[in-house]
Amino acid sequence: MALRDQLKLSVGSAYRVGEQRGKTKLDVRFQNGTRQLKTLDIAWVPANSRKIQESVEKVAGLVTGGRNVKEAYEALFGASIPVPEASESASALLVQVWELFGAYKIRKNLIKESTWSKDYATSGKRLKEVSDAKDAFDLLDRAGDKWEAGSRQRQVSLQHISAMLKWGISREGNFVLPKERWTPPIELKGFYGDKVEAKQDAVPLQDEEIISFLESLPVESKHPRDKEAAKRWKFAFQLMAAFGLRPIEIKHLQVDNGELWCNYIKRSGAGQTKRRRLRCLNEWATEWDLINRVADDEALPLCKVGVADAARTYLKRQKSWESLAKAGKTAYSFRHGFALRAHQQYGLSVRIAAALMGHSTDTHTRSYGTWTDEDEIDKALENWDEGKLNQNLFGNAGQGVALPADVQLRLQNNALLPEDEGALRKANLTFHAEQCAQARDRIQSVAMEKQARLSEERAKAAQAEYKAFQDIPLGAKPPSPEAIQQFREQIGYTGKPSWEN
DNA sequence: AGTCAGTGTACCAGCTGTAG
DNA sequence: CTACAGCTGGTACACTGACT
Repeated sequence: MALRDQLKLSVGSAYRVGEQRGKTKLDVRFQNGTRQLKTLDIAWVPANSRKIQESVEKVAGLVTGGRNVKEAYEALFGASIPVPEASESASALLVQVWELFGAYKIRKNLIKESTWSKDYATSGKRLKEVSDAKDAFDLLDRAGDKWEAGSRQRQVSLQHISAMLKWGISREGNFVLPKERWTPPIELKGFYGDKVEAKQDAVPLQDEEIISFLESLPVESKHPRDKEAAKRWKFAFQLMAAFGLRPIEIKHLQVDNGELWCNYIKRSGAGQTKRRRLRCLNEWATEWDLINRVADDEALPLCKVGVADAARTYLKRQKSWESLAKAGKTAYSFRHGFALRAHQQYGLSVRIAAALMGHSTDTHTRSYGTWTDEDEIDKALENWDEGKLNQNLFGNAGQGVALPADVQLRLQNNALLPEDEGALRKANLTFHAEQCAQARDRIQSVAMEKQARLSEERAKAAQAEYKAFQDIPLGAKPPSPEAIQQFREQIGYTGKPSWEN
């Protein structure tokens, strides 16, 4: 049953569901061998599978947070615990505490006032709508309903509200909230839900697209106003494309002894980025004379709000941008194009590319991982398809112990998993078992190969990183294959770029 | 003189990406 | 996990040169 598979993924195999007198029974197995069961007030029918899944996930969140199964269920769905009669309306109290909480955070310099009035406002608004909740779990449960499961906003708002509750029951908050009723769960995971669809990948601009777009800008317009705007924006986009800048960064450039530096510091919750030296990988910096133009303070767009904001408006109004916009490109795509160039044309390691772009390797892999790992994925898929192909050719007749239903289903759908090997052997389906074993070995070896490569890369890149920064060739022409090879040896990069595979 | 289209600017609300 | 900047999609208004 798809529901069970789903639950296995989201909460683990310790949580099992089944039927009990027409209702859903939840059976939780703990590490010490004990079990706890609870019959949920949900009919055991396929139509309820979503509801069952959500309920189990929420219960699991609370159990992880230290409650037993029964308590967790009742806290969430309020069977036997009577709703406490608040002496003063919870609604007014929570809203008051929310304001106090905000004032405290601002006073203690924990957040900027702008963050309170912008980001927290969304959460505060939602809090007011559901502030008649009977306790912390109910409050968070209902507050989250407004947004899609797994969405970023749902996470953020629940975090805000939970933080407010935590503050309210603490000394800092003068214990304004009664602990028994308003203690938030230790883990919010169960309230977030699972994301339905993955986010879109970053869409890079190809080199040719950048060049033809820049050429299309009306720098010779008859209208002096349009001409001036086009000249300024062209310069801005050239900078973003050549050096992989964030739009906002064009406002923080400085030339030091002929080197271009970006002084922009991106602040965030737990840290900030560093000032970095900018490098152009291809001939654009010299062809467009960018460093001298920055040194001469050539005019950039004014952008009184944000550069990306202004750029978006400008781009939207360019005819030649239309088709690019349709392909999902944004002002950031100039920067993404830089990343693409670094990997596909120059075969730079993730570490070096990330350093050039001024973010962590983690962030880099998250945004651009699909371009760097494509070859591994392809390899794995190829092997897997080969296994399925054999099954198609040889059918699935066999005798022996009956197959578990799920394995049988997968066999019929030609979607066997490596772990089905044992069951298939018992059923005398040796051919298919063999296929599973082979597929597993291949997947493992691909993974091991990748692991080994990554750690080797990391060690070498760490040693070479400093040197690499000094030595990146800034030739006026695209580098020859020999030059690329030489450069890669120089920085100790041994991995093959994806196009050579 | 009046109208139109293109541009810059500002603002809003809600959502998303990124840092470590 | 949390703070902050950016993105999306929208509205509004002033200004300017071109056109009628």
